[in-house]
Formats: sequence, C-alpha cells, structure tokens
Amino acid sequence: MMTNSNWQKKRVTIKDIARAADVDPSTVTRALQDSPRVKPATRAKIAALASEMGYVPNMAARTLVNRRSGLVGVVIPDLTNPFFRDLAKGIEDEAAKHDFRTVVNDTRGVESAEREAVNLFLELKVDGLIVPMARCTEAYYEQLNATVPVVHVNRDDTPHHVSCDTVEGSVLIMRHLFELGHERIGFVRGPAGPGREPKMYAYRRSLEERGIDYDPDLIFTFDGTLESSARIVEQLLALDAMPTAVFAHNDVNAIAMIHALRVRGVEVPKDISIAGHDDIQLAGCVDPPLTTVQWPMYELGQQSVRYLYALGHGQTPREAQLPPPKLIVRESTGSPA
Amino acid sequence: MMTNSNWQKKRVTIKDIARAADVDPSTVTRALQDSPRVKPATRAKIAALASEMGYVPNMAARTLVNRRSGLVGVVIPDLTNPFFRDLAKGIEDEAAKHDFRTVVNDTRGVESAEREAVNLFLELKVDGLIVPMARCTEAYYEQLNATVPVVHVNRDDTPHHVSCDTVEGSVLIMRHLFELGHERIGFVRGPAGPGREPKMYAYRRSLEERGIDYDPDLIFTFDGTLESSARIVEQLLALDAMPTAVFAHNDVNAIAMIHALRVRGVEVPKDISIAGHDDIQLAGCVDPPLTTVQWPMYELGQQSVRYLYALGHGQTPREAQLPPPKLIVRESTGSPA
DNA sequence: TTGTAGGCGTTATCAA
DNA sequence: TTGATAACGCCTACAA
Repeated sequence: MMTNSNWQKKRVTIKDIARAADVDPSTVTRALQDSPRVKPATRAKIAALASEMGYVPNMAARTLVNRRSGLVGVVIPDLTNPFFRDLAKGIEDEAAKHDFRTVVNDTRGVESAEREAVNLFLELKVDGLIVPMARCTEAYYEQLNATVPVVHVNRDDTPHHVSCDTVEGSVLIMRHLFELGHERIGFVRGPAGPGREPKMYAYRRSLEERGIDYDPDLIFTFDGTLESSARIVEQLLALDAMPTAVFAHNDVNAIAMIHALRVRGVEVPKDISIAGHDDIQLAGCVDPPLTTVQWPMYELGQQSVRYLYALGHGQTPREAQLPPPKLIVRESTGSPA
Repeated sequence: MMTNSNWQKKRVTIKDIARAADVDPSTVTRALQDSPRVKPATRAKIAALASEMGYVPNMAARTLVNRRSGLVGVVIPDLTNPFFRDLAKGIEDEAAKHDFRTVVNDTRGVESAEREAVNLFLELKVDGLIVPMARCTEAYYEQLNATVPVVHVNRDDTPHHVSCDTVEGSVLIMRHLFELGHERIGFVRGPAGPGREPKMYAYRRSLEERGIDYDPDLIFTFDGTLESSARIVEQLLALDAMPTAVFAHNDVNAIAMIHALRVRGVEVPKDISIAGHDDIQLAGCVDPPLTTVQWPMYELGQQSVRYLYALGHGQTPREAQLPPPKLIVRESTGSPA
C-alpha cells in the first residue's frame, strides 16, 4: 500500500525513545522487557515515553535477531465450519499460554492454497505449524518436517499427529443405527483426499462386525457443495431399494440432503433416517434436529499445541489423551418403517 | 517452539547460495528478483541452487530492509459466517493482484480480540488494514489511521470505508413484507456495537414512510447465541398480539427462531413470517427455505482493497461503486393470515 | 555483469 | 545499573 506516503514518518523506534529518555537503545530494550537490570525510575520513564510516543515493536527486527517469531501457523481447510473454529480457538488459547501467537489461514480445501499458506508461514519463520486435515501429500509434509515442527490433526498417516479416535465416532453412529433396526445403511464419503478415510473404514468394519455385506451401490460422494447433496439424493431415489438410513459425511451435507429429500416428498426420519457428523451450531435447530457426532475439537486444538511444543523442544511427545467423541441423538434418525 | 533444537541449522540463506554458486550475495538477490542486471547463466544456476537447497526467503529481513511487509491485515468478526468468508476471499484475490498477501484474524466479535489482532498486524508492519464491522470505537480507529491505512467495510462512521448501501438491503426486506400485507412487523437487532445500526434505521424509516407507528415492544435483541433466539421467541409469544412478520438480524437467528417457534406450535410462514439477512449457504435448504438478502461481499472485498491501495498511495479514493444488495424471496415469508 | 558497503530495528553479550 | 558493539538476512546504491 504505502510506498512513499506520509505513513512512514510516524514510525517510532526504540532509538527514538532512547533519545527522548536520554539513554542507550539497549537500555530501552531492557526496560521494555521488564528486565531487573534497569532502575525502576528509568523503567517507568521509558514505559511512559513508549506509550506516549505510540511505540509499536517491530516484529521483523525481533524475529531477525531472535531467530524466532513467536508465531504458530495454522492451516485450516474451512473456517466456515464451526468444528474447525473450535479447533482454532483451542489452538489459540493454548498457544497464548506458551507465549505464542497464532496466524491462521483458511485454504477452502484447495491444495494449492494449502501450499501457499504453508509457504507464507515458512517465510514468516513461524516456530511451528498445525495442519488439520491436510490435503497435501504425506511426502510433502515429511519433507517440511525437516524444516519446522509440524503437527497434524486428525490425519494419521503423517509423522506427527494428534487425533481423537476418528473411527470411534463413526462407530457410534453405526451402532446407533443398528440399534434402531437398520441394516441397509448408505454412506456418504467426503471429497477424496489423502489419508485413510476413517469414516469409511468405520463404516465397513461396523457392517462386517454386524455380518452385513458391503454394497458399493450405497456409497455416495459429497464434494462440499449443496448441488452435490441434491445429486446424491437423486442417486438415492434412483435405487431399486433405498437404504433405510444414511450416514452423511457431515452436518451440512445431512441438512442439504434432508431438504432435497423433502422436496421429493420423502420424509426424515419416517421414510429414511439421516445421521450427520460434526454437530454444528445449527444442527439442533433444523427440522428435524440432526442426530450427529460431537468432537472435542477445542481440546484437540490444545493438545496439538502441547504436542508441537514438545516437538520444538526436541522431545518425542507421548500420545495425547483426548475425551472421546460423543453421539448426539436427535430426531433425524428413527426405526425403519 | 524451537529454542535450540535441530531445526535451526537447516535454514538456508542467500549467503549459503552465494557461497555455493561462488558469487556475491547481492548477485543472488538480483538473480532471485529476475533483475536484468545478471547474466542468464548465472541466474539459472542460482535459481537451480535455491530450489535445490530449499531456500525460503526470510520475510523478517526483507520487511526490515524494505520497510514494508507486503501484507494486508484483515480483522474479521466471524469467519464462521459465509458472508464474511466471501468478503475475505474477495480481499485475498484482489490483494494478490496488487502483489499483497493477506493475514486474517477471526475475532469472534470480541472487542479485546480485535485490539489484539490489530496489534499483531501493527507489529507485523502490515501495509494496510481492512476491518469489516469493527467493534472498537471510532476514536481508536481514527488514531490508528495516522499509523497505517485502514479501510472499514460496512461501517460508515469511520474516516475511510467501503460499504454497500446497508440501508437499502433492509429496505428491500421491509418493502417485501409490506407488499405481502404485513403492517405489524417485529425487528431483531444485533449485538449492540458502535456504528449506526443501519438495519434499525432502515426499519424505522420504512415504517415511517408507510405511516406505521414505531412500537418498541416489537424490538428484540439477538446476541449471537441459539438461546437468545429461543428467548426472543418466548418474548414474541408473551405479547398480547404477535407481529405478523419479523425481520430477523441474520439467517442464523432466523433459522433458530423458526425452530423455536415450531417447537411451540407456531408455523412459519402460516402463523408468522420470518425474514433473514445474509443468505448463508444453508438458507435455501432449511425448512421453510429462508427469505433473505444477499450481499455482494466478494465485490466489497475487492473494492476495499482497491480503496486501501489508493489510500496507501496518498490518493483520496473516490466512492466505490458496488452492485446493490439482492432480495431473495423464498418460503419463510407469506401473507398474514 | 558483478562486487562492496552500509543500514533496516532489535537484542545479546560484554565491558564499564 | 547502563552503554557500546556486533549480528540477524536482505537489499540498494555505488563502484569496479
């Protein structure tokens, strides 16, 4: 923005304060850092001057000399999802406890954006990186990991990660559907990415344990858009026999599907049960209120910072202990007709 | 994170490259900047070396010497709201065109968080600040404005701002309700903040123009939580005579109210019409689909960057020309019984 | 076409 | 308790 405009001249540096206080710049530094090695009177004078003159520390200079920025970079695929927002909040709060500040980037699930975000953070010399549900390849992060500590959240094929038992949450949903009497259960996958598709894994394993055959016709794919949810509903309706229940990729997908179903005259849960995932804010106040799984995202965020911190200190952190996911039973699921 | 660990040693600087290429560091700089003042062969060699050695520019050093960071700070009150996300995207894209990168902070509507965010950005020496719907006082920003170019979005009591006609959108809603035959119309205000409450203004002015008396009993306040929406519904039901329509603060508020109403046996729009604001992703697929107002947020984002750019170059930007807000009529509004 | 020199704002180390 | 100095990584004159 500014190249040669009037904004530049205002910048107050430590030198300006030093001149005003008639001391050496290094004394100002010490005073501003509350070092005991400075006379209280001097400290007070300098503090007063600093705020009076509107001094703002220059992070660039600090980072340069300290060789650390005090920043943690967070790369999030979709901040619109309250799920991730809680995670971000947990990260922020915990980072603050360790005197780190947080820089967040929403990549909107785009892989190139993820790379760019990581790049920016690298240039900013962040002291650590937290990357939930990364889209880039394992190899990419493996390499990155040599440069800066990286912690993944809910992605278990990378060197360092913090996850809650992703499979467990999905198992809860499946078990709930079984208990209601469902046997023919559809599943909506998320946008294909790297990693192990734990929901899919849980889906298949649950069926297996229940002695139900896996039917590829009952698998659909959600790409994050509303249209894709509508398409899935079309596919559902085109089936010879609809499943009696569907485990949706997430709540947004579930809500959109319920709507599309209603438009076509299919009622939830009377004609078909739909379970979501994430427990977003609106999940409880749509019609019907959504049965879904709640994650301890805030805690996950905290844990990931602790893990990162340990990593940065050369320790090999122990596995994080996390509260388990929680099944929230509402009204979008019921017994099959 | 890292203090004395193994990550430090990996850092490659232009000096390392210079040594490897057997040239002076300044030559490396030139080569990396594609300056014409360097022999193609040298440039190629250096470029190869740089990527081979995994060179990452040090923004701190750059910022220090250039006296500019190439960063634009964006302070957003709620990234969970797709509305703001579009804005952020518009800002990002337009900023990229001007070779700026974007740092975003979600303040969750907390004033202290807003200050902290601004502070961080100031320390990062951002070249400009974009602040939609700021919570901090006008005075605060007036002062800030002496340090760094600041552009506000949709807040018209500050020195520099880009807004679409905030009033206009609300007028559209009111007019729509009038046309359906409503006269007794409730209004839900948002969390009190600074600024002019344009929706409220539009509400009152619309009533006035229509010759309808303003009735303070029909004014409610939404604080952003689901509970508050439920409370508003209780207040509504406690009224001697319910309004026949309500202009809700935003879509989330509207959806939550519709749900609370249904729980109490009141049907929308049969018994009462509810109009939202923002047109969030889910607005079209809840039941009933929401009548709401759509904003050109992406364009607003672009314009705010252009404005900022002009500001930073010492120009006084002309008023931005923006596409108008758009009324989206769906099924949550109808004629009164 | 390339090298030299100085400085951006801050801090750590050492000396006073 | 304070001051002097060098250094962090990069860039821009200017000189060669």
